[in-house]
Amino acid sequence: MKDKKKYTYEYPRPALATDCVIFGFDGGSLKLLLTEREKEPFKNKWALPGGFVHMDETTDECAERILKEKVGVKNVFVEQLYTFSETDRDPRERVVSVSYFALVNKHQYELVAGRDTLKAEWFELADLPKLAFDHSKIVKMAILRLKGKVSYQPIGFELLNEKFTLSQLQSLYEAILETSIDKRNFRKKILSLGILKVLEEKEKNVARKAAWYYSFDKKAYKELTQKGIYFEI
Amino acid sequence: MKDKKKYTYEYPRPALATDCVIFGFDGGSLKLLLTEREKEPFKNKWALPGGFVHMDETTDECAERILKEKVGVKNVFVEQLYTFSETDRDPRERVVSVSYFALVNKHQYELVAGRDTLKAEWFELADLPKLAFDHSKIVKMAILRLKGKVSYQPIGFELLNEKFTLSQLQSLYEAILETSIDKRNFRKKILSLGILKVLEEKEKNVARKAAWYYSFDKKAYKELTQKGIYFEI
DNA sequence: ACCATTAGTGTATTTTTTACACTTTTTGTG
DNA sequence: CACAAAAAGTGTAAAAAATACACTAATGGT
Repeated sequence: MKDKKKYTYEYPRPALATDCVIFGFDGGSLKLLLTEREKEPFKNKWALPGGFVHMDETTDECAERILKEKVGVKNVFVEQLYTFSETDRDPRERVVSVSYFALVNKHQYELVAGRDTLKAEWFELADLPKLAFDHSKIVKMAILRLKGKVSYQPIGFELLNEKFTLSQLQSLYEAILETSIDKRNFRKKILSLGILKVLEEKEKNVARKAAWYYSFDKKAYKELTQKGIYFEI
Repeated sequence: MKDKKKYTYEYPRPALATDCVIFGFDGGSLKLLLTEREKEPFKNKWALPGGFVHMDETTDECAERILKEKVGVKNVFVEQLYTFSETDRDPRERVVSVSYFALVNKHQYELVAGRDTLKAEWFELADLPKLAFDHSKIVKMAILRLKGKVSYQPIGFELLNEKFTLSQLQSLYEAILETSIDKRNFRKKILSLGILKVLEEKEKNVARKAAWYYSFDKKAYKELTQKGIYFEI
């Protein structure tokens, strides 16, 4: 035991970790991806996927690594959320957590996940279990951030497939903002931004009028924001 | 030297520090409070006031301590900005910095500062010296945050005296947003929010029509936001 | 054939934002 | 003491944006 401890410093240091709040959308409601803890403390409790920051990686890189290694997702939208530093947030010793929030397309995720990842499960945002550590607090902040951000940055698209219908997009906004939006006004607004392109493809095998698919036009969005024009829904 | 190093861990840990971006306003333009470094690295260069996080304090508390000890300001608006974790951001060893931004009433500050604080100076935002470490990057982000935040949260008031005229408030907004605002429209808008109260006091000894003093009505603001109504300028 | 279901569309009203100019008050100066 | 200088304070009309609202079109299932 003593032998293991080999990194020595002049002053005490907190451990530094990263925790990830991972949002997904299944067409109806927002979900959160949680992992079951394998060890004490909080063994068998649900928690945000997280881990300690390595000496050769930034916290951003650490978050990406956790997303990939622990839950099998990569190339997704990740953004730093907040740093939590309450001295007693981990019962073992002091751990400061730089938290991140990620937006994942649930369908893509289901293809990648599985292998040597942790036991992970999607939970309804409205029906979360009690979480380990201060993770409920972190989730709360992430939800606020997502709500705030979604109306002035096109991050919502990260939660959908590359092609999507306007109704799907509207459902997503309604789920995030917890409100209902008038269909005509929504379409008017979102199309007027000029950041969507209609594809030459409709839904198939639906027992109703098929909807056109759209995709997010990243180039148009970049031009828009570079000109200093704010996106707002 | 060896004797000094007495804190030992199983895995290596970055040092954890806090840096503060402190904004002030003098009626005309926005300023930033910088301290001169007393030691290497970057000895005698200008830098953000900062320091290492103690084991018994949160990063918030650390930021407050730095504001108080190093530059002599207290009871000011402080908010976490972002955590910077590039592995090479400090040439000595790995230091992760949780940065904060603070808004200070320059007049109040001038009363408190001085004693056993560091050499500190206000700099024009438009005319900053080259800064130590990655502090320029931190400042850039703080400016963006301030600009973004000022139009939907009444943080601007923190930079003014408790009583202020509408013209002073407008100048502040113009300085932060780097734009000019129509006087009548500004007054209409800001008064319609119902978060200002007119005092029964005017300016004195000014060679023009004296302006009424106003103060920020925290109670009204709280009620407003608790009802879920967004403040926006 | 028809039923159920959701896609897709336009207009009128209200609210918000913008643009714009003159009078009032006070001090300092000649 | 008249007048100049300086910024305070004030209203309205026009334009733009947000909102409220209801029917027809297309498709697969029964």
